[in-house]
Amino acid sequence: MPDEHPVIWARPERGSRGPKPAHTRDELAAAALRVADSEGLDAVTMRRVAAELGSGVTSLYRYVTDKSELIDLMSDAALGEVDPPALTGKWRADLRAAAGLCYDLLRRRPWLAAAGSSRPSLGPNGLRWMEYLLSTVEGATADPDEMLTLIGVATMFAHGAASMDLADEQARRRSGLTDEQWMAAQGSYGDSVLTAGRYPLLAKVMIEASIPHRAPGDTRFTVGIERLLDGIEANLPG
Amino acid sequence: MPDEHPVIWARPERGSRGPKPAHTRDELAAAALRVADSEGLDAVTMRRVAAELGSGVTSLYRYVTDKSELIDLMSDAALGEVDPPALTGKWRADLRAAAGLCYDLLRRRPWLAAAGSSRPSLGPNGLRWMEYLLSTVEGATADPDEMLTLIGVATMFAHGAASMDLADEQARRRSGLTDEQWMAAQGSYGDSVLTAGRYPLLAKVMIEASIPHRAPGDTRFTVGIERLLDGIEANLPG
DNA sequence: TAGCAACCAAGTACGCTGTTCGCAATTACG
DNA sequence: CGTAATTGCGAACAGCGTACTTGGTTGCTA
Repeated sequence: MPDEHPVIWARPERGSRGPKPAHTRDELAAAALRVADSEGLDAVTMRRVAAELGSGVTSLYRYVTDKSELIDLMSDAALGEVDPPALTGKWRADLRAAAGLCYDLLRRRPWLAAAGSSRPSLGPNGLRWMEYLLSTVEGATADPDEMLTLIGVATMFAHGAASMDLADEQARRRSGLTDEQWMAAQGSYGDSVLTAGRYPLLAKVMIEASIPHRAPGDTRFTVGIERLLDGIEANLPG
Repeated sequence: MPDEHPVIWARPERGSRGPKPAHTRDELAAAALRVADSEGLDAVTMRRVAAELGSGVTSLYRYVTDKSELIDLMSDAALGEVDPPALTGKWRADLRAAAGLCYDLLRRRPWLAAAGSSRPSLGPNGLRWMEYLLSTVEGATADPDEMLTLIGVATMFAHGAASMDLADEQARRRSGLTDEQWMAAQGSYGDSVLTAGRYPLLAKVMIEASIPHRAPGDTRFTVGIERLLDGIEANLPG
């Protein structure tokens, strides 16, 4: 074994000796993406992806050593579909736009959060994305550590907001209609929680809060990112 | 079928009619927690947990309708092990402490992020935690929407910071020693990335940044949370 | 006290998963 | 041309979650 490279991006897509492969890595990624988008991440099995490609199951292992590598391919391909806008030169607007792009991406493909949580995508599109992120904060600071912190804070905020919004959304979708009905469906438990007096604040907030009822989905992100940018700006040297 | 309740917390732990169960929900949770802590979340299988309890595999389904409910039990039990400190009355300090607790919890048990990502824990400990979170921001605002946003922003930040730190950590652990060696191990790929000139900022940052080399693990969180709190404070009405 | 409904533990089995192995076919280099 | 490398793929395997069934135990009720 001629010490293979550990990550897929370090391996050549195909050797120069054998017959030419029936598919490409991009086709694998596209097929897996199609399945994940339409049927969820759980439906992305080797057999399902192979069927989508019209190929044998174990043939996939000619392109990928592992299922996790297939997920890597998917993540990178998903990142490849977003094209960063031109920079305005004002770091605040650019960083906000980048965070918004990240947030939108995670809302559109909920499975991405679960998929990429294990390890970051270091494929070509991931690197391009990293470069773009760094370029947005280039005007804010020249210190590399500072730059990493800034883009780290922004992207982790986008991740958190997206996952929270998603959780809220499907919690509401889980049972059809209004929140009152949802609480009623919980029956004695929901009632006891809200009326037992053990959680007075929670009860008050659950009853009075309007966000889960009326506000558009991205309110939490839109409001929060502005505050975060305020905090960043206030702490910037110079 | 007398319309069973959908969530486990709404079901009584045991009926009053039959023989007394050999175990309790807490024992299930503790066993699963033990497995997850020592062998990772992937090792938490029904068979493994049953073996840990010294019980039959399918007996677990007397306590739990689903494996996901076992995960719910685990998440709630993990939350039960942290005890919130007494409030100081100053919301900024209290919210920072709460976020820190959340961050520490997720660092100590990395699997929690993956486990609880699907749906939030609404068990007794989860509710207690929610109540505590709300109490920290009670002094900052009285508007329920505002309160939810504040604790949401804080916890999502803790989640994001923990998962990013974890990713960094195990990326470094993946290959033994220094970052130079890691890059070298990537071989031609790492070199080409850094020297190709396609990603100049990324190359510069990778070479010059000191955070991944020397800084303690929680720097990103510690620095970031302060900025977030600044942003919150600056935007508070009154 | 007798009977019966409710409840528990456990074994068996099914369908699904990711993955290894072996084999035939195909291509490029010396 | 022959040899070595590479590809597609069917068969097979271990492990997973869990539905079903059987047999034993408990406690209310008549």
